[in-house]
Amino acid sequence: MRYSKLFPKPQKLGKEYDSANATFLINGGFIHQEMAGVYALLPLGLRIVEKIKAIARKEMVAVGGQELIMTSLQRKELWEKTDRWNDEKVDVWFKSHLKNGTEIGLAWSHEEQITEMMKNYVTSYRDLPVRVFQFQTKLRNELRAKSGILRGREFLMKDMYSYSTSEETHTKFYDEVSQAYLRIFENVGLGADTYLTFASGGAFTQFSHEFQTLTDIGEDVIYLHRQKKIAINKEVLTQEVMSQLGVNQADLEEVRAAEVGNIFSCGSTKSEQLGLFFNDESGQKKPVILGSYGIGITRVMGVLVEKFHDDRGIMWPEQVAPYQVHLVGLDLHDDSIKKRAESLYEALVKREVEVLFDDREEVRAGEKFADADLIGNPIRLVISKRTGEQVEWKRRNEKESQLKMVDAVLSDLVKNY
RNA sequence: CGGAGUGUAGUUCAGAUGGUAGAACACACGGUUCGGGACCGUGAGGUCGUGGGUUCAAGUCCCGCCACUCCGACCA
Repeated sequence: MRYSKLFPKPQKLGKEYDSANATFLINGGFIHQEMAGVYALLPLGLRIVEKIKAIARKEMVAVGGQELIMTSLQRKELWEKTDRWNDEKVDVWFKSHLKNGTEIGLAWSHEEQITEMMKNYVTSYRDLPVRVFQFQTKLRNELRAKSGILRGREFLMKDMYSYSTSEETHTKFYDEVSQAYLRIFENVGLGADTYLTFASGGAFTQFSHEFQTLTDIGEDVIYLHRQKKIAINKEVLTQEVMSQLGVNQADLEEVRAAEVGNIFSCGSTKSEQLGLFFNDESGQKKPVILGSYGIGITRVMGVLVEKFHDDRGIMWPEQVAPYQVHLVGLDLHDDSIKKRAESLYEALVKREVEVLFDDREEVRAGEKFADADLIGNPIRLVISKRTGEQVEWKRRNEKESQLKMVDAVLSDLVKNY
């Protein structure tokens, strides 16, 4: 991608918002605020979201998930069956109505909808298990949006639902997803600070499990056991729970964290409410066992910025960075330097290295470096009159740069990715 | 949902007591610069959130509405 064509260009780091993620993502041109708590994904932001999605998708497919997309318009009757149409029970509803007056809801979750749909396709134990997932926009009428894209009214979520014939197959799958989730957070770069956290489980199981990433901007307070690599949400912390999990209060550390994912077992309650049953081998009618698994994709992007930035901008982990390489061409009014920069750019493109090439002739070095730091691609290459036949190589998270030959740059980049 | 605040140029903001609409940054053009967001000159850019009211006269005063920001509560 040529910087001269990039839409939109980052802005000079000016306005500060209520959080680092909002400040850098908005000034950097990754997202655009449409209204309070509602953000459009601009080209740079979309690239990151797509990378996070790809990482999540790979793991979901690996555990047997099949991708689909449900709708945002939902029937009222669906939610009345589980008593969640009521604004007293669910306070985040956006509701509207059709021309003929029929009331509809805008999807804040898809659990009811997918489960209801399953009635059309699941009648026998032979049809199970089924695991489906989607990346879908959730619409939630939050009383107050805050913390940039960490708590919005419209956001992208990866949600998966599992339908099993027995508690055993469900539990086995649940554990597989739990492991898959840890890999996902590892692979997006949050592994070191993301903890499997015991949280309230609702009616069916004692616990649900959250994936909490340590950050001061997080809304949750959790108690961390670093050695065991687990945590307990404050909402369920009791003496009984601690002894059950084999931990002492003395080993727990109180920290703030942001919930990036959660998984929970719903048992058969919802299936019974909605009427999702199957016939087992003996012809006996049984309710399907349901599990629900979510990851806040756009929230993950926000948490990444919270974790990985300095005062100049973002420092994306390689796996999710918009481009692997930020190539800065200086002194481009000199034809021979311009030729070298162009040929390196073409060589990188040819080798399918993701590269953003700052090809602007009229912009000075300082501004180009500032833009590179704000956007936060992991490797910065510079070609200028100072670099001679070589190329300056610097990582975003390091101070020192080094000069390398073009061939070495190319082979290092192709090797890495 | 309680409390507080703010809406004026693309952006951030200034415009006491009513009297012809301002700056900085950004932008366009010309010039000097050229490795960490340079500088000089010129220029373009506005239904002052919106509807009503008071007044000879409203960005400014009064009332309604809308939006945004922050604090709190909420976040199964």
